[in-house]
Amino acid sequence: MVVNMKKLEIPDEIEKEMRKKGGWSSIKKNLPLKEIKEVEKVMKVLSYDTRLRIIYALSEQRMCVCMLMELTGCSYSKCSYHLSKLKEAGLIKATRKGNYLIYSLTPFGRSIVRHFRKYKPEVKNE
Amino acid sequence: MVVNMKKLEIPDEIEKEMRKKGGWSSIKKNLPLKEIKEVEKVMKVLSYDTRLRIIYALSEQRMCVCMLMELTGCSYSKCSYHLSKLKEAGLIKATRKGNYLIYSLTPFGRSIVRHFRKYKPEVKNE
DNA sequence: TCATCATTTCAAATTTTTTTGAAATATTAT
DNA sequence: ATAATATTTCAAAAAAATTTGAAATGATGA
Repeated sequence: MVVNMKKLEIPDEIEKEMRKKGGWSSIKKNLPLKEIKEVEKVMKVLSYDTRLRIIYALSEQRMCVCMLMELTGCSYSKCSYHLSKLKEAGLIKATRKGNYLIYSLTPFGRSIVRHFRKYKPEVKNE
Repeated sequence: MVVNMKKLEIPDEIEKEMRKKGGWSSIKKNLPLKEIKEVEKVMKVLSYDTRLRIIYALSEQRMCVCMLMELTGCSYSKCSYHLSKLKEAGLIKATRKGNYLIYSLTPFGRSIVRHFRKYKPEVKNE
């Protein structure tokens, strides 16, 4: 087969910069693919408005689904869908209280929210 | 119209908890919607494998597109698409060097990557 | 000027994610 | 039991994001 094999032409200037770092192959090898996969999973869940509202809200106060519905403006099933995503990711958990399911952050969720909220993008422009 | 107006039934136990915090209305009012929108934007961009690889790589070394292609296993146009997303979000920038476009992190990008890499989910389970 | 190289852009095809609404569950109250 | 409430689940529809490949762009070198 061997189609598409045109090999990498790295510009000199960059080639040179990389030498100090062990060269291209070393840089390639050091990409933390596993960490990236993990980060991706959490980020995916946290990259949606409704779900962010939910965890921000839960970081203040545990709540039943009907409260989250009102807070997010979602229907039950929609809310439920997003809650399931957050739960899958280990960010929230539910406990039953009579007829209600009360959602709250897990310690993992709590640590993530704390971490992300701390971040303030002061440096936004160049 | 006034359809669907069944109003919130908050379970007593939770109602009580909330009193100390100014009650439901106060909790609702304090959801930082603007912050959430901002966070969402950045998260969306960082919630994709290829793009995470790119910024992790760029945090080590500035690179031209052909290097990123090789690193991510993407075609030019695919790479380009993801680069444009990262650029839009203000995370990376490009400078031309002859025939090459050399991409690197912006200060904003750098601060975000640093921040996110620091995070290690030790508390993952319950 | 013409060809080549590195890259972007565009529109169509594909894939992934979210929304919707109806039906299913589980718990409590009657 | 039966009905009511709070919620989930499911499958189909809709929307959003990604992939693909071909054509465009812009710099360089012959």
